[in-house]
Formats: sequence, structure tokens, C-alpha cells
Amino acid sequence: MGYILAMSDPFDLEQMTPARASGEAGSDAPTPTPAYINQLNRDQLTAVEAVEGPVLVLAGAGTGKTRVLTTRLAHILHQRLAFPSQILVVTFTNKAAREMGQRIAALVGRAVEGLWLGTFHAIGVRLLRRHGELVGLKSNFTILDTDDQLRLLKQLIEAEQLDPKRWPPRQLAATIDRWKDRGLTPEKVPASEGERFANGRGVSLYKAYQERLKVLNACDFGDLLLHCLSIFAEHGDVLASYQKQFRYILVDEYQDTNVSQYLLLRLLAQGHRNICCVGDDDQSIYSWRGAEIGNILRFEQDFPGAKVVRLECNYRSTPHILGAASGLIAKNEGRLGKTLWTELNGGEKVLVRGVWDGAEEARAVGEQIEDLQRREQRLNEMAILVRASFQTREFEERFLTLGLPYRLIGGTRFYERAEIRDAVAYLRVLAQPDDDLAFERMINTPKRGLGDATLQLLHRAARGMGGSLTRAARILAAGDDLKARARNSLLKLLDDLDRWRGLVDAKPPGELAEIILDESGYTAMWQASKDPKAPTKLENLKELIVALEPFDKLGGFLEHVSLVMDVEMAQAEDAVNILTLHGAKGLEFDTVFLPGWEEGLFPHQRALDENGLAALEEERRLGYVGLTRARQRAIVSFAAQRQMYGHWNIALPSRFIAELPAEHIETDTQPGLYGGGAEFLDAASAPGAFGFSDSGPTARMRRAPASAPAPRYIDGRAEHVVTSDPGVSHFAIGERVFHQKFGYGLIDDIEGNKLSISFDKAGAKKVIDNFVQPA
DNA sequence: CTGGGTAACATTTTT
DNA sequence: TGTTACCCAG
Repeated sequence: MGYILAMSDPFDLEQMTPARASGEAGSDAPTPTPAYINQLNRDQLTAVEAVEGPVLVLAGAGTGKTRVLTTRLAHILHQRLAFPSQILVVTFTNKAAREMGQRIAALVGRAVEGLWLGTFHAIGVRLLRRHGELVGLKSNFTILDTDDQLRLLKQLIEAEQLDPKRWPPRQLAATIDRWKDRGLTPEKVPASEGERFANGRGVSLYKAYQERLKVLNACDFGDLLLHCLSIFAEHGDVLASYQKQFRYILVDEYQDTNVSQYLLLRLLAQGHRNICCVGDDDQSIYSWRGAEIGNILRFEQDFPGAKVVRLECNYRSTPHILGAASGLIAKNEGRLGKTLWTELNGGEKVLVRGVWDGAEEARAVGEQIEDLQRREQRLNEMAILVRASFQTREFEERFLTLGLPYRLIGGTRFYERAEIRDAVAYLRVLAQPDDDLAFERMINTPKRGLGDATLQLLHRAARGMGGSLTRAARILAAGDDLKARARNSLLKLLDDLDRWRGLVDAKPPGELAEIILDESGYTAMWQASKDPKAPTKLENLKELIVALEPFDKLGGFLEHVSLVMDVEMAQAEDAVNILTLHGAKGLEFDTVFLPGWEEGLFPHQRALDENGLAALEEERRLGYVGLTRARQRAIVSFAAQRQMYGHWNIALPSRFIAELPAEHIETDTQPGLYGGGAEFLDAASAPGAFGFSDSGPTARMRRAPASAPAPRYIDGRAEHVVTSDPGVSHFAIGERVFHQKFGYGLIDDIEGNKLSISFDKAGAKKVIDNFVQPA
């Protein structure tokens, strides 16, 4: 809008007639070579221009796969092969979808309207809003998140007279999710797998769950795909219309697709057969949540006549980093095989550092970061990639002591926070009076005397009349089955809800939320709370109001919440990134630290126990992902012993260390560790190599002596270690203090010598009391 | 309903 | 070791 398009605009999408669409193939006048073509290498160009028929682009790490995907799309538009609405682009994360949209817009010169661009789940929602009635869903169905799902399953388990301790809802949820990932409705679950939960009650619970969801007019994430599959299976006409519509299908991160997603793609692609999947089998690291690496390995069989393009020229890392990563991944059996190469020269070898324990590892990393910082390297360009999140702690503590700014990536996301879910529950009940799960969540938060007893009554009434809790509540509040107190309280709540509901269309959602939070007493509840986290929670609630502002309709916001669980946070200051290996996929940094390469931790013992060789290969791929995040330098480290869950464990270096080609690494292991030489390289193959088994006599015997091994400090570093009496602090909660790096702040909490401080500028941090002084 | 005590738990995580 | 969920007593 507002644009005046030149007639020659190559992307004049509104005016154009797609050549192929109107059957004029080949009759077009030749179009001049567009500029975007010149930015591609030969393989990339091949991948971009092969628009007809199935194509698999095997894109190694750092070979420009997003560029190929976006350019291919621009190319299709430029060649006028299809309208935007005839192109389906699927990604896995909202972030990827967002970035894709931006990059396409940048290439084309403006946002492309009408594209089907989104995550598999967002596309699923879009289809179900339209055709949901074919599987018994009203178009305003709600989407349950994991928390709702678990609560529901727990109710069902209890209804079956099963003990939720012995048969945890989490486990049932995982089982059902995996079934859904494979496209299995309850009827289709193989009989042999029915045994999976509670002595064969798994499938009947699954069935009960699905029935309950239907009554609730709700879906879980798996259903968003599964229902689409059912619709396409049973309604050929609907399928045919989409097969006809989607002339071109582009799929990102194909190695992460599960069976449902694969089936969906295959169905949709049957029309025009123009499907292009981009992925890297070597970066498949999500099998544990249903991703099926077989999808990418089998692509050529699944789509006969498929063209396979390999992108092997890496633009990211130095030859040593690529050499180390390639050497590692070469040990895997089940792979399509790629050979990454680079035009870059030189660079540092990958450093492999052996240390005494976790604390020393954190010290060494901290020291090296400070050194890099002195050499003008940005902290933003450094990352510590850990296998398990408990590993972050040691680094955090160290960095706090050093006053080194860091940022934790991952963890609890915004819309998963309890206070946000509470607030959203109110909004959900307004938009959807029959949303029982939301109703249940808000009915007694804040406490208004409508506890377990009342809720049980409501449940019974609702079940009796086959209606929702809200309806049951109205009837019970009008009758006299309830005690006077509960009844009055319920009447007040229903009255409030009606009043707020009257505002839904009259007020913008942000304002509405403010009113509700205020009038329901929810804000007051946290203001009165002496929970040290209360101020943060109030902050988050304010943040929620801000997040609501861009939406003019409540429904739009709720849809957004259920599909996009996180909010984009501006990263203002320069800080070291700490994240998991899984979280690092798709990112890159100049310097990457890879700590904890020890047998039992990485590869993780639990993965090995559960999935054997397949898991070992997936762990190896994780290592590959980690190494290939680095542009200039990578530092792998392992500790001889590590404190886990309170006690010491002896560990051996990860077998993956021995798998790194010697010519690409440089080792720096303390004298005394594993004999001081390089024989640690063989340590992992020695008998009893699994150092982390945490139970049984062996592990206990191996535990380090109580006289904790005094770490050896290099060149008198010990003097820098903070000594402060851990038992006492001369500060008080509420006191205002000053910190060298973080500036002024207020003490929220004190544990021994550790202070939790809300800094005016730097936010909430924990620091050692020695580092602050009274303001 | 609230609080305290305790027992069980502790890969990876998106939608 | 640190967190969290749950149970019971008040």
C-alpha cells in the first residue's frame, strides 16, 4: 500500500500472471539475469535453479543454506512461476520463520504478501481453523500447551485409579507425543506398543485423552499435524485442493522432520512434485523428540527422480575447525556423506585442554575470555556450549566473581512463567468461556475461597450435565448446593467475568489485561507477597501488558501465545553467551568453548543407556554441531573429576576427543592428569571407561577423597580467588549497594555471602558480597 | 488455606 | 547439592 510500482518491477506480484499457471510455459520473453544470482556459488546456483521436481539440498554447516532457500524463493517469484499464495515454506521454529520472512523481503525489496510461510504447527493451525470441523473441532478451538496437557493427563490417570507417582503423566505425555509424531491415532498404535504404559493401559488412556480434548474443543501440538493428516486421508477433495494450490514447497531443516511432518509434506507435494528440502543429516540432533533422520536419508527413494545437491563450500570456519569437525563426524555410520572445504587459510588449531575439575575449567575459560577481551574481541562473539544445563552454573559463578557479563540463552521462556500463564488464563476464559483448563487455573488464583472442594463439585456437575465448568459454575452459583461463602465468592467471580467480557471488544487487549489484573486482585496478590521473586513477577506482568500492545484483538494475541512461546528480547550489552549445544544449532560465534567433554556427560550416559549406538551417533552429531559453530577458534575441555548432584565423580575424557584428527588439534593438559602425556587419547577405550555411573559401590569407591583435591593454580592465581566467610554477610536485604561492573542496585536476598541484587541497569544478578560496597 | 517438612528428582526442548 | 512437588499438621 502506498507503493507506486514501476511497470517493470520484476517482483510485481499483484499484476503478474504466473506463466506456468496460465499454461503459457516457455512462451515468456527472457528475463534479464537478476542481481541475486551473482551472489551464489555454483552449487548454490544449481540448487536455486532446479525449481522443477523434487530436490534435496544437503547443506553442510556454514554453507549458506538459508541464502539458497530465500534466493530460490525469490527466483520462483521473479520467474513468475507462481503467486506467493501458491508457495509453501515450512520451518521448525518461529525464529526461523521470522528470519526467513525478513530475508525474503530484503531480497525482493518489500514484504511478500500471501506466502504460506510458517512453522509446521502454524500451517497446521491455519488448515484446522478452516477444516477442523471435519475432525470434530470448532474453528475457535484452543491449543493446549505442555502444562495443560500434563494436568489433563494427570486427571485421566487418576480417573483410571492409577497412581500418578508410579505412572507419571510426563511419561504418558511423552509416549503419546511420540505416537503422534509418527502419525498414529489411538486406533493405529501397534498392539505390541500398547504395553508401553501402566501395563497396557497406554492406548486406552491415549484414546480417553483424545476424547477429552474433543469435548474441550482443544488440540495439543501433535494434533495440529495429526488432525491435518486425518482430514487429508478422509477428504480427498480437501487434499486435492491444496495439492493443486501449492505449486512449490520449500522445507527448512528437513533432518528434523518427524513422520507426521514427512507424511504431510509427501501428501501435499503429490500435486506438482515441486518440493525442495534443505537439511543436513549430520546436524540431526532431535531424535528424542520424534525427529526421524531416516526421512532425509531416504529422500531419494521417497521422491523418485529427486535431484540431490550438496553444498560443501563452507564460508564460516577455519580449515582446522572444519578438519576437526569432519574427522569427528566421519566416525558415524549412517550418513549421506559430505566433504566440507573452505577457501580460508591458516587459523588456530582446535585447543583440547585437560583440567583437574569443573571449577578449574571455568577459571581457565574465564581467563581466556578476559585475554580475548584485552585483544579487542567482542564478548558477544564468544559462546560456551554445554551438553547439560547444570554445567552453566559453574561458569555463571565464575563470571559473577570476575564481573564478566554473560547471557544465558534458553531456560524458562516468557509464556511458560507461572505468573504469565495465570494472567493468560484469565484472558483465555474471557475469549473462550468453555476453556476448562484455563478456568481451573484462574478460579482460585488469587485465593478466593474456591478451593479443591468447590472445584470437585463443579467437576461433578459439569460431567453430569455434559457441559463446561463455567456453565456448571453458573448453575451451582444460582442454586444452594454450595456453602454461602463459596457461593458468594463464585457469584462475584462470575459477575467480574461477565463485566470483563463486556470489555473484550471495547478495549484494546493490553488495557483489558491491566483492568483484569487489577480488579481480580492478581497484582495485589504479588504486591503483598514476600516471596523474593515477587518483584520480578510483577515486572513480568508489566512486560505482558507491553507484549499485548501490538494486538488489536484478544483472539489474535491468544493464538500468538499458543504458537510462539517466547518473546524477542533485545540484547543490549556485550556479553558472553552460555547455552546448550542443542540451543546453538544455527548460530555462529568467533570463539566457541566446548567444556565437559567427558565420558558419561558427553556422550551422555543416559542417552547411551536408552538408545545405544544410535544415541552415540546423535551425540557425535552434537559435537559436530558444536565445533562447526566456531568461526575462528574452538576450545574443547574435559575435567578429571566433576561435582555432580552433590558428589564427586571421576571422569575419563570423552571418546570424541580421541576421534579428533591429531593434525587439527593442539593439546594442553596439565602434568599429572592421566600421566601428563597424550595417553588420555586412549583413556576412553580403557576398560571401565564409563566414569559417571552415579550409584553402586564402584562409583562410591571412585569418589574423590573428602580432602578435596586442591586445584593447582597456575602462576599464583589462587591469590585472586575470593575468600569471604560463606556463613555471614554484613549486608541486609533492601540495602542499596554499588558494584564495579554492574553499578547501583538493591539487595533482594542474601544466602551466606551471596547476594541477589537487582541492579538498576544490569538487572537481577547474584554476586559475592566482597564485590559490592554500600552505596 | 498456609506453612513446614521431606522425599524424590535432576539430559537435550520446540511447537 | 538444589529444586520442586506433595503431604500433613495446624
